[in-house]
Amino acid sequence: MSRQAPTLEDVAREAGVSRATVSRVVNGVRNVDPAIQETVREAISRTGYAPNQAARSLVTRRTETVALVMSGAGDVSEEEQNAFAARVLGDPFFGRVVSGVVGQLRPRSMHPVLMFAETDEARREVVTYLRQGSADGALVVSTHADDPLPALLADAGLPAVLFARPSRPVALSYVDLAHRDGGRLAAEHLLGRGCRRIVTVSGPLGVPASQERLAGFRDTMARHGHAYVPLVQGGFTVDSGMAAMTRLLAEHPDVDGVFAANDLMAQGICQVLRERGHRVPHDVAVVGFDDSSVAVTCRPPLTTVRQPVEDMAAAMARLLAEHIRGVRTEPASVIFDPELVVRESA
Amino acid sequence: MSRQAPTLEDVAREAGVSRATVSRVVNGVRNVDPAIQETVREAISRTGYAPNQAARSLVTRRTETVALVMSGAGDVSEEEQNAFAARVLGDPFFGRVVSGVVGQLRPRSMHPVLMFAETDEARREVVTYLRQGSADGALVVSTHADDPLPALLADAGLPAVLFARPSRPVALSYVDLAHRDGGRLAAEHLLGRGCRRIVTVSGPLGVPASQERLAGFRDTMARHGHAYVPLVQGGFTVDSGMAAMTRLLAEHPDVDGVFAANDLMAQGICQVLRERGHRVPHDVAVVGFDDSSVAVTCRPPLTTVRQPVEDMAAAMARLLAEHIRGVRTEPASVIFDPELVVRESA
DNA sequence: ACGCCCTGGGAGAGCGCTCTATGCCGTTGT
DNA sequence: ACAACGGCATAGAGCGCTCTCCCAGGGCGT
Repeated sequence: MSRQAPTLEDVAREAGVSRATVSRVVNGVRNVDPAIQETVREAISRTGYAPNQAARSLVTRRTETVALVMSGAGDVSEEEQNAFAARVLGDPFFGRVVSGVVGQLRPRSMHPVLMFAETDEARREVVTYLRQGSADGALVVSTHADDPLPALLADAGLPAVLFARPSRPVALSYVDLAHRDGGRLAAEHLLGRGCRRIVTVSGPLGVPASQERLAGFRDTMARHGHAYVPLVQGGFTVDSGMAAMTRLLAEHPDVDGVFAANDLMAQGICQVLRERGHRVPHDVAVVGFDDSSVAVTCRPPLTTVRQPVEDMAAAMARLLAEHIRGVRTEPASVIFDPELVVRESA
Repeated sequence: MSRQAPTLEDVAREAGVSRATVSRVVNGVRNVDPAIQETVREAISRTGYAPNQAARSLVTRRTETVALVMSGAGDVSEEEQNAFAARVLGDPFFGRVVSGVVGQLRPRSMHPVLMFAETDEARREVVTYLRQGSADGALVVSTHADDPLPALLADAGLPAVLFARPSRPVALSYVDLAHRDGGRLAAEHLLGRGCRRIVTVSGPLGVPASQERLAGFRDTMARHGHAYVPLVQGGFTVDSGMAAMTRLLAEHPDVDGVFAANDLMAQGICQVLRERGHRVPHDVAVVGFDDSSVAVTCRPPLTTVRQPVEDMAAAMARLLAEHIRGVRTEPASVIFDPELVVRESA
């Protein structure tokens, strides 16, 4: 640590002007004589001045920081806390969110601080963190439908934007996908390929997104005469996909099409199918959901319903920035359209 | 937004004591009468007081925040900036680092702010961020050997801890793995299994870790009479592993053992081998490196050299906390030992 | 009984910045 | 020529907190 860092005062003395003038130059406020501006700039680089963020925040009441919260539901046992972070981080979904958020925050000189809120305790900490003014607002990605965090945030009157519509209405902005349309796209593609013995592996049915994907899928199937589609509920993981497919195969060995509610499960499904001697897509066509990185890595590469996560995350950051600046006061929602990406699995 | 947030002053008035006393209670400083402590606590919860972090930081010169920087080398074109973040986030390695860091930071009530520094511009911003006092120190994970960020940080006298020893010496603490031993473990295992026509796919040879893994591997092979081991350089990605294996197979169709410098490449290698009709591990044994999540997901599950990334990241956070607190002033290094994890691929 | 120490609490001086109110000029209108 | 005006810079009042004195009072030793 070098000795005392230079302050505005030091720069002002060096440049022979007042603190206020230096402040104006630093913040790019008009009404400063160009000649003086130059003098000040020189003094700044000569002293190596860097404005103290704490002092600035104290008066502006802004930190240019937002909390990026991955929130789970209910209480989790002590030991599982780290597991939660690990699980979330392991999902390619997370990286896409961060990537989209960072892309928007950066040009605004804002920074994301990462938080995991899988217990009530942790959720209280998030609220406190914001109430302390450590961050200007929160971007919340919930892994469970009945996450209590959004309500806590709304009650505290803190700026926040959610990924996905909350199951209980909350006065916060959110960004979401037209999941129902996604389910429809999957069904249409499978039917269009000529599949007739179609089954599906849904996500956890407590999650609204899972319900919607399934509903859109079923409605479309029904409209084409398939009143009943065998279903097994999965958990959005590779393992759960494998387990689900194993069960479905036992009851419906002649299956020729599968709709998986996400790519991770689709991957597990492909693996099980291959091990059981079914060729994908020749014998069984598989459609995933998300178009995450595994869709490309998977053998065969997955035909999947694209969810533009990066764009959605970017929209979240944009909305939050507007709320923070006070440009937007009422909650808003932005719904994105899914898109079918055809690769080899179907 | 609720109206004006309560301040220390408000709580003091409510409790009928001075600001200083409330501050003492909030910060858990000794020498406060239990009865008064109780009164103050009540006043705090009645007013819903939350200390203002900016004001606190202004005087303590601490933010309880650290920058978690993923840094690349040299300059990257504008368009590639987002790609950099996406690439880093896509690697399972990243999640493990975050998970380990968060695990240590949390009990200390510290928070990580995520930064990507793939251009000189971005690196300057990181330094400025720290000089402004927005964060107390930095945890740096470089993706390239000649990353200039560590030197910038050291020159500015900012607390920082690196993942992996920098290629040019820098006066900063770092955490690393005994990569050489890892290479040795892989060689011994392959030889112990009876493999005799062994090849290897290294990481980028500009990276010290790649060199070391390779050196340890080669030395051990040499010591057992294998003076020459065919080598192709990879790029730590699945694709590069596939490409490398394709080339090796062309020149050495009778290969019976492969050492890959990381799991991602090992996965690509297994894929190519399978597609070419070689059974793993029956015909060809494959050993990876890292023991990342793909080691388990891969078919077959990978025998690999475990790098305890979470523990290493935790050690980084611990070292940084010590530097920040001033408990530790001299740079230190912590070297972890690799461990062979035997699964099915070898 | 007196002085001393030790504990618990208060007063007040900043920390470094922003921003409003104010003042100084040179210029313009009449 | 004088008032009015507008551009530029300064003075100074906080923002909310911590922390160093300092002081009051009670217990104890001699």
